[in-house]
Amino acid sequence: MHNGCMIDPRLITLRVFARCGTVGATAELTGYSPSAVSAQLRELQRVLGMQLLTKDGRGVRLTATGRYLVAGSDTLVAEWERLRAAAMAAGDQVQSRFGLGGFSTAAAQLLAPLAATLRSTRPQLEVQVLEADPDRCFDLLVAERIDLAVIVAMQSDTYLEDDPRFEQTVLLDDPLDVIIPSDHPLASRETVTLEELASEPWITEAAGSTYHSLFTAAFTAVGVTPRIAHEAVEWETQIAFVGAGLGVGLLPRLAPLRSAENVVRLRITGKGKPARRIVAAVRKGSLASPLIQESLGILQVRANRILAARPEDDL
Amino acid sequence: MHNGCMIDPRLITLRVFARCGTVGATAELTGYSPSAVSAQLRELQRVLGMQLLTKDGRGVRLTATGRYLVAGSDTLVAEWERLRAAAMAAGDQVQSRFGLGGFSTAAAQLLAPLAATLRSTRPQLEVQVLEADPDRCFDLLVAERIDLAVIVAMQSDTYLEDDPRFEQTVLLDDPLDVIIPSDHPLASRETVTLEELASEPWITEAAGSTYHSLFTAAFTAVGVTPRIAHEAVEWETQIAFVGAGLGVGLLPRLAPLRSAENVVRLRITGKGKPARRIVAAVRKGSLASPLIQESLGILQVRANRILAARPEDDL
DNA sequence: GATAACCGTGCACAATGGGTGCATGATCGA
DNA sequence: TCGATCATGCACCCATTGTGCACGGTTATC
Repeated sequence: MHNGCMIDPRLITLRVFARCGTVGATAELTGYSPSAVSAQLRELQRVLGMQLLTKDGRGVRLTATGRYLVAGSDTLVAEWERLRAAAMAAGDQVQSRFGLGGFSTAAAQLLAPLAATLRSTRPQLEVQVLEADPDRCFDLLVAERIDLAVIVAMQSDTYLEDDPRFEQTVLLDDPLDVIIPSDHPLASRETVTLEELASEPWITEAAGSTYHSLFTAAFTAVGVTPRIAHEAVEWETQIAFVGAGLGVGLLPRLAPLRSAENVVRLRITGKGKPARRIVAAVRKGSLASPLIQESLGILQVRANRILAARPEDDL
Repeated sequence: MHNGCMIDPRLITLRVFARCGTVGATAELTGYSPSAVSAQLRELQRVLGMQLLTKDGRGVRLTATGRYLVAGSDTLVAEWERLRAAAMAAGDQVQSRFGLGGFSTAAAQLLAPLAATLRSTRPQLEVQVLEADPDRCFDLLVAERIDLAVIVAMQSDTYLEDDPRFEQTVLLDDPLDVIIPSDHPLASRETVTLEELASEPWITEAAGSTYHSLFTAAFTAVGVTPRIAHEAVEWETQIAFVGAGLGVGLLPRLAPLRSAENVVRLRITGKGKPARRIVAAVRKGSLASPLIQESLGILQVRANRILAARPEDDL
């Protein structure tokens, strides 16, 4: 959250703009109104004596100077985060506000317990959780709306291993299970291999999504080409499709099956064991912050507990 | 001048406080009122969630966390200066305000011409010159009141070769001349050695000052111990003392003799050729700024011209 | 080629933040 | 003990800054 950042908020706004490209989106992300963002950027140019923006069609675009400034500000922001974190650690203190972000499954399984734990151990800490897709999580990190995000690695196209703005920590590899109708011949099995399901009609996400890539990667690993019958966006939809007998699908271990009576979940064995990697992302430099460290520890414990709850599937 | 700095002004205030130690002095340096400084520091602690200050007698003192934060902020400020300078250079632009500081002789001989040149070449640039002793110049640099200072090296006790806050450039070595009464036996000479004046009554600054150190250093170089008859602070006073026949003294080449009729200035030859080193100091990171570069160039030209105007004394 | 949707910006107005000046309390030196 | 010095709290005030709405310009759609 925009909590004690010593960098001029207008520069932060510029950084957000550099990410999303439009004033309107910047306003939505930062919580300002569009006119405020416009005024801020204008004021920033005035006070810096630089031309940072140019009109471009019906929008505005960063100039070369603007891009240079934004790129260079990465180290500045990281340096401040590092300093704050170190000072916090040195003074044995934590900030008063803490913003968390993550996609739905992570929010439910990881962020909610984390928030609850922090709430009890640090009663005077304001914890806010924002559900958002990974891409938006990075936006929110840049906008200083959140301080820690739980995302699926490589889900975001803007995600880079060595992005100068972020640092990541692997929390766990969440294996994908198979969900099949309960009246399916294999429904009574404990585990199944992808080869056994090669001829089934598959339900997956649209091509281009992260899970679709995981999907194809898993099947190419075992050398078969699945037939994609249907597409769904939400897990719930996909589960409903499977329940309706439209086909079979993949469901992350962390995603709950809930009350889907006519759907069973099977572990995958064999070569192709698809999994999604769940990582925690923070602004670069903030990794040393006591609160971040504590949160990562809690998340790690939680992740390990999740993994340990199903020890049999790793064999 | 506090001109488009992207670092929170409250942190700058804290940095100034770290230098001078009292709220009142911080207020004077930053241009705020004491209550404003007090409120800023309190607000800073609140928003950062750190205790930075402790009561200490009738004043306040930095805590360990505070000192840590201030020390770490050096790189942050330097990083911003570097970024601004680079962006300015990349965009071929300069800031709109420019603050200069220096001690009296430098202000007259170097800063005034620099300000005049900048005023003509960049009409829309606000140039402000502040006369201040070197120590205060560093304060003003930290407080972002000025951007460039011309000082005598090692005059300030806070001056460090590798201070993480400043960068320096040698402008010139200003030789010290001898001033003697015009009715002195040596008054008709062009040059003189210190040995020849060893037995004269000397007029100098009080022990502990920079010029006093230069004074003693010069005489220890030639192996004689001068007799200090009188002490003066201002050059004008010292000249008046010499004119009154009270003794002889040292006067920097840059300091004008003006209308002192009964005083003559002689160059010093031989081993002990005392000189004061005049350097330009800027905030670390700002050296790449176009305006700083241009200013340093102008100062260097001016310094070379001063040296060239008296070419005979270097032999 | 007209119309609609979208994007950014300017303007009037309001509210919050932040600074000043003065008074007060506390501590140290004479 | 008295005065000087320092920081701080408080009332007031001003300036910055954000909002809401309207407008102009540009692109897409039919």
